[in-house]
Amino acid sequence: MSEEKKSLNFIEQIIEDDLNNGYNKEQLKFRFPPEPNGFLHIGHASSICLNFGLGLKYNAPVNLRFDDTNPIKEEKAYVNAIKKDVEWLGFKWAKECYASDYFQQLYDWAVELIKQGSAYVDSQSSEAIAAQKGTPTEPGQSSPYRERPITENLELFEAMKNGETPPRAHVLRAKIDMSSPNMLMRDPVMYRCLHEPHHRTGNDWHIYPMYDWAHGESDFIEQVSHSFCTLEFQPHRELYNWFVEKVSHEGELLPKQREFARRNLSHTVVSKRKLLRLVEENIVNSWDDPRMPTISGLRRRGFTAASIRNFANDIGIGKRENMIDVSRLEFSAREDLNKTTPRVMAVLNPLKLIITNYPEDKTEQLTAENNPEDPESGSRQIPFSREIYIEQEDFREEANRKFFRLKLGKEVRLKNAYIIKAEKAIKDDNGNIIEVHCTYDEDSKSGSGTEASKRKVKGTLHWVSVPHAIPAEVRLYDRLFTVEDPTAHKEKDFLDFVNPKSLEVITAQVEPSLKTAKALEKFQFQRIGYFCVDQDSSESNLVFNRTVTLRDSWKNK
RNA sequence: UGGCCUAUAGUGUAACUGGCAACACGUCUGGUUUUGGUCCAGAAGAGUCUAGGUUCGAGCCCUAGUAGGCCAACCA
Repeated sequence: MSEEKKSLNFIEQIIEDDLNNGYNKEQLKFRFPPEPNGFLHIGHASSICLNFGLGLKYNAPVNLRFDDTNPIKEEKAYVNAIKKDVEWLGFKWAKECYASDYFQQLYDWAVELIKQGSAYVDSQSSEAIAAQKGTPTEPGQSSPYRERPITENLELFEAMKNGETPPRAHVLRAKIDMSSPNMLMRDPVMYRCLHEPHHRTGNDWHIYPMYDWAHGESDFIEQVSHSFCTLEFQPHRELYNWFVEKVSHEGELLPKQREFARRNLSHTVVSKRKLLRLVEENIVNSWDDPRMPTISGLRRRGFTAASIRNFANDIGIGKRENMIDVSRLEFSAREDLNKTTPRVMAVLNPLKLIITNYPEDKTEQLTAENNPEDPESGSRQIPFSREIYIEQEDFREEANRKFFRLKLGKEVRLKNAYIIKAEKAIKDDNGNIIEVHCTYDEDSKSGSGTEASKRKVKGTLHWVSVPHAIPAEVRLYDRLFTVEDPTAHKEKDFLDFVNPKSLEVITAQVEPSLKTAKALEKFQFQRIGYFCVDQDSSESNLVFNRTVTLRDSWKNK
């Protein structure tokens, strides 16, 4: 009954404080503002869950706004991929917006700033402007064009807009303070001239606004109340406020920018630039390669939207540097998959086992539970016969008593089937075990209720009947990098740390019920891990991706 | 010769206006189990970067250090 009183993170605290200090709940509005220059990754998932989560919590609208002010790097294809990812994560945006929707308004406001004497056209090179900018510890110097007459600025700016000036010949700069301790306040560039077509406005514009000029104004136009971004934008806040104040009037709601720490995930990189390199240099096959920490890669790998949302919510939000271990993400995957995934049997590294006292031409249908975590999931029939595959690592000629599997002279249960005893190991000329002969206890059939069926044995193995088994390609994925933070070494390139074994492809033998499994369907291969049918899969060539292994408290001992 | 931000178990977050540091993951025990999974029970693990100060009392407030991060794209 009583709502559990969960502690607020600092972002929620800010909102609560604002609500207590004059904001109306109806004024709350948020936005998620990706630049369409790459695919969304797990770091963005945190931001998405933060903003849309806030929208849900306060019943406030959340816009999806594409920050498309740089036509050189942005593409329509990315817009579509981003929309798909946000939807897949389970969120609905109030409005689909684009910074490019506001190009005309931004231009009109820029003209106003020029008229006020708050902006001027600078005709120096990029290098000259940079040189005059000073350093964090030394003040900058004024551009020789800083005092250009307003009428001249107006004329030039219009010429720039009309494409009558060469690309990059001029820029429009805000006139603020060349000696500010904040480098961003030293007359920042508002517009640059680019004769490049834009994915939405085509060739309409020859000047494009810079991030600082476009972002806050877009928030203001949409009447976003809280604009959340990552920590590196903190110094931009002063500029953000300066621009918004310039175009707003007394009594209007001004958006406020607040910053949170980006989430870093261990054993991977969370930067669009670096992910792009992985794709371009063919370290991975695509943006949605299951090894990529992109939303699309995680989806293909078999992560559920719920597991990603839970992960984002559980790790929370903060302001300090952080490195979250991938094992935390893997936990979220197992937690969700355990409850929702049907169990099946698949043998990754097959070893043939022959039950010598089982009739040669006999096949039985045995009953197997689909998911012990979900009573509603029912059961299915699986074929059993004289020859079955078991996992190579499940048999040893000799082993200590900690080995709860099959060894010569000892018994073990075949899941959903019979208790067997290993009698003999058949080897090839090199001494490799190629076949195991064993006998079964006919009275021990699972679920038969006999005394023999209730006997306790050391272990239970999964298996697949040889004549009924279906071969399947299984892609075993591992972490993409061998170290926690591949970017931590200044002397080395992060690609030096790529894990050469991040992908291993094998042919497994799986139970026949999997024959019709469709792309994105998820299963637990019992005793092994969670697997997801890849988009490359077909009935004649099944392909599974390993999402994550089962937790294994034995392996490390 | 600067400005801004941050500092709590191995990791990530908590601790409402100051009241003997909590939760999750991980680790370790034990139990249940036809998955060495799940589930259940329990344990270890920080005295909150350091030094001062205010206070009856400070992780929370103040001061000074220290450490880390960010800031000099016509990128976002």
